[in-house]
Amino acid sequence: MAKTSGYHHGDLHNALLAAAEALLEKQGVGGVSLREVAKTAGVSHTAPYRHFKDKNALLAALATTGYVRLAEAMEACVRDHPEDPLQQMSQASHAYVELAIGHPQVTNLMFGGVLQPADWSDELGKESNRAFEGLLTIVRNGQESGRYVDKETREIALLVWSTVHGFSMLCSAGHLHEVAEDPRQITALVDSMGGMLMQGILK
Amino acid sequence: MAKTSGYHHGDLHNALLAAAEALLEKQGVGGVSLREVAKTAGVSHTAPYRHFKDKNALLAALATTGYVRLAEAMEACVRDHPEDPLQQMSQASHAYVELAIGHPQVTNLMFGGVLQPADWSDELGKESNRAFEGLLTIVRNGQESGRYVDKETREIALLVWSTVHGFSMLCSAGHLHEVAEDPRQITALVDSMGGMLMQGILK
DNA sequence: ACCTGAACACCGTTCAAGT
DNA sequence: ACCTGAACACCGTTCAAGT
Repeated sequence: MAKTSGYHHGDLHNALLAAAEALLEKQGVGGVSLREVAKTAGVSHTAPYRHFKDKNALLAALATTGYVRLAEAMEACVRDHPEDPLQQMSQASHAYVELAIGHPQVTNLMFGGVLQPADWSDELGKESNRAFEGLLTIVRNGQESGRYVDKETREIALLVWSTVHGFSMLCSAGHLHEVAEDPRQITALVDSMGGMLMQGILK
Repeated sequence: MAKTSGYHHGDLHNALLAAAEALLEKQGVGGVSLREVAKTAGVSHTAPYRHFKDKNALLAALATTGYVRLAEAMEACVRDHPEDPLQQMSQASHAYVELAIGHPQVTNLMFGGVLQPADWSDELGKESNRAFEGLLTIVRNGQESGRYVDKETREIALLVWSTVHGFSMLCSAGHLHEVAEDPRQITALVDSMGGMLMQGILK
């Protein structure tokens, strides 16, 4: 299963990340302690310091995996519908919400402000930018096909990002537990809201 | 300044909340410890337990003050423009973003998932609902004036909430530090995005 | 290189005791 | 009623020491 090559573990780095993510999703960020993570991985409570500068660095690495997932999901939309920018956009919004619902606590960790900008690693920033660039590309594709309103690409992308992000955060933090519980309802809501966002709210 | 009536403090409850909010906004939620809050308020580290069940209860009370501010801001929009639902909506979006930027760490605490649903007090839920109801009213006013698209009030409100909320969270968590730093830029962005949201993105 | 155990400062929480 | 000090279990981090 694991490599178990070297002195003790072989791939302690990833084992720690996996243990931390499991703890995070089960208990929330408040339930993650470095000592518990180490115990789950089967090493002493100081071993993690060989792989991460401190606790925040581990959490930042966890958030980074979330940004990687998000960036790759955005890029997959372009690949899956190379000729249809509107389908790219639709898939992107569904993928964003799905990731937030599938990994709610990682989403909170990415965007919930527990990690302050000072804690962000270079890699986290890089992957976060890559995710936004993926969305920018999708908007740019729509503009180049002549389908979108004549506004700055960045502004349209920021509007879409804000909307999808806001909905995802409200879901992952539990604020929509009454209005939208099951996945079917959420899919329908995303479609309906996406339609309004594209067509506009005013008559 | 304070009441200093009773045995020691008179209004320790509010003194603790004020100390906690100051610590929170200065250091982020990770920098808030009950012992430090007590020290700042000038009492022993066990005194807070006379006023709050535990640390999460103090944080929940802090988040509740944020929801109160938000709910009152929403309700003020209706009062300030009794005959103009579109102005109500515009003011609401600006107020929401302003609160998030003015109290970024409280916003993170309200929506960032540190407080799990199990930690929510009844009062927090009540004020959170009141804030959303305020937004619902603004949307309903727009619908009754015949200006909005023929969709469920809840869905339009959820779309607007998601958009404004997403933008606010991206701001308060520091993810837009490059794209939008000064207040003037943010005001312009909110107007531009609000315009697109109302008119639609598609040609 | 990689890991450990002891140690330190700090934290949340409880509880018997003081006024 | 309101507050305190001692105590306990837990935590993040450092460091000398082990293989």
